Amino acid sequence: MVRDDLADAGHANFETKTLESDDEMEWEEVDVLQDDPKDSGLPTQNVEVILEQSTQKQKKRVGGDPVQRKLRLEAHKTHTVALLASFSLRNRWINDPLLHARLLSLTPLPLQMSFSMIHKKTEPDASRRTRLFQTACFKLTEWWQSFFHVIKGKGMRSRTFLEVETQRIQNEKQSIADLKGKGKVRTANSEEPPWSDRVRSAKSLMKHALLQKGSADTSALLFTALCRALDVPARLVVSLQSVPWSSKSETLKTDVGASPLHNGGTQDEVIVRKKRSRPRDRNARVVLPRASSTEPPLEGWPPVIWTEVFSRPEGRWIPIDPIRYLVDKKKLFEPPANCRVNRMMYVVAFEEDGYARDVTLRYAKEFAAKTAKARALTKRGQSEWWQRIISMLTRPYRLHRDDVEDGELESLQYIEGMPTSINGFKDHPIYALERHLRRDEIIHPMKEIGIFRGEPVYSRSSVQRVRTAETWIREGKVIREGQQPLKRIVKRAHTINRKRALELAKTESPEVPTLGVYAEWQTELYVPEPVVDGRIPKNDFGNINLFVSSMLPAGAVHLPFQGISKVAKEIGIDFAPAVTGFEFRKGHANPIISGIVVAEENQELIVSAYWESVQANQEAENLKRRERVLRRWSKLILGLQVRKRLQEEYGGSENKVDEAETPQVSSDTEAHTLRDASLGNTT
DNA sequence: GTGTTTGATGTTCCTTTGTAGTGC
DNA sequence: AGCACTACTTTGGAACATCAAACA
Repeated sequence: MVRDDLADAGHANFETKTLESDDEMEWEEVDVLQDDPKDSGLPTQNVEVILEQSTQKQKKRVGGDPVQRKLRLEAHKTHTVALLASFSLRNRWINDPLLHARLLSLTPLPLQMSFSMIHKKTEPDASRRTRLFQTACFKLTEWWQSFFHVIKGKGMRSRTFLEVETQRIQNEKQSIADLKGKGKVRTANSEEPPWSDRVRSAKSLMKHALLQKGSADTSALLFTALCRALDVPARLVVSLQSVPWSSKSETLKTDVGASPLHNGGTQDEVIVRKKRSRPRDRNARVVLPRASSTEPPLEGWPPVIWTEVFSRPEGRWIPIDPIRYLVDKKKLFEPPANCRVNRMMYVVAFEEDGYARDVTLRYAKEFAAKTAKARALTKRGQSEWWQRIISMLTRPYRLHRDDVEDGELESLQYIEGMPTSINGFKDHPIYALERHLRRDEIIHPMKEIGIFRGEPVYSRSSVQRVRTAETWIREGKVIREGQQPLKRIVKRAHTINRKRALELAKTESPEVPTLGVYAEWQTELYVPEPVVDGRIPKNDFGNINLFVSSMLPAGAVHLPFQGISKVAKEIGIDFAPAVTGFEFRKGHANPIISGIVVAEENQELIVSAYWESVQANQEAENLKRRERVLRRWSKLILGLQVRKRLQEEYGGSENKVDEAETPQVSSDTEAHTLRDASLGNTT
């Protein structure tokens, strides 16, 4: 699955590249044509191209560009997966025994002792053990602060899509320049980025441990390794700094075609020329607010990587940030919402055994209202994509502590409280507002659980999907007797016939026809009429509806074999073609018929007859093929005989030409014939 | 500055049982 | 004759999502 995703992502990347280059080429073409239309002598076709381009340009100027949006989303996903892989690897590195040994050798013995001391045998009181453990954590953290020198201004940080793009194009240019200039030497480009330590293996980590300095990220990696070395279960917790996909979070602005003076006027902004070679981007400018992009993560701010240690006496995970001297302060790990260098979207905890868990809920204060919305969304606000990704790293079996943690995280959702904005209620897992209800949703029961700006707030669990009776039967359900529709919706027509009927109705009465819709609890399972005397109940079309398996009548069986209806007809037993769905083509709904439904007692009879007919068909087919093959063979042999005779009678001394001459039967046909013959022989 | 509304545009979902003509 | 296959009459249209700009 991972490979799939990566492949997808790679594909997307490739696509965009080709798209881009296509764009470029087309643009160049336009320019040439505009400059000198008569030159090439190509008439109307090119004019069309120009028109196409101009409309595209207009589309791009107004609103979001769908290609761009898809690209962003793909980039976000790919980046997230790549980050996960990267940290999965780092999580393995920090298990290195040699690294553990090195770290232990550098750790003062009393500190080591303070952890190993805590044991049920030596200290039977759980609350005392808890306190001892906390104290040990504090001590270790304190020591780490003096031991490890954190180099300021280094470390992973979030960058927006545009920043990355700009960087990428710059790099490309640089590498091209390098190639042109010095040939193979590419020192400038292959240098590590200024914001990160170069950590390539457990060995580099060891080096940093010995030097006792490095970025905040390296510090976190080493601290986690140390905890593991001390036999304290420790997780490497990472807040993945994926490229944001939403252009809303892109605090940068691109003004295509805006006047430079207009943008340049404000003093607080640094104007960066977008590095693009395309002519249309000549006026494109990127406006970067000064405070953000150039500055590294600020001192005293939440880290991107930190450690969670497992407190055995309490049975829970405790976050530790040694740089800020924080133990068990989970509320202080979320960066402010407007922070551009550190965005909390996915917080993943990697455990010693290599598995990982999503622990975002523990740290994000407004998870449902805000954090979850920054993630890659798929359908109906559900980020199932992420579920799929994280499930690949999830431990296949569950530990007791997993259950405990899930309970904790779930309860956190409820503690989160109401969103602070109207938008926060949209797709919120716990709360709902009436204004955000979809066409096919209702609130039942209408129990207010709060008020937000004068609007009643309801529980998400009381939001129910409603459907028409017609739609419910597709699920094999019917409306219970005496149930009244909860809501009425405007009728819509989707096939030509229905549309005509609707038009007709409109001319007769001016009022809009509506349909009643019902909730699931108003329905019951549809029980079809049973089979009586081998007779299958049929609908007006002579079929039987079998949208779900529960719609099969008692005493009947479904035989989903192609062409079986013919056999049933020949035998003369009662049957009904099974309609399992509909297919929409050319404004018509066509039933999808898969096999037939017959009475149970006829099953054996018809199935054996069916197999017989299938076999008979196969035999007939084989016979036909055999005949065909034999015909071809006789034709070939006859041809050869004729040829031989002709050569004997008239060929004379020209016999030598034979070899050069191609035979009358082409080699292609021959091959076919031979293959057919062999097939014919085997059957 | 934040959050909301509004308008424009793109995307997705919902839909839910033909017929005449041709060729084998 | 009877069956299978195909083209044509077209299939949107509203809800929803997203974005930028205006506004409170």
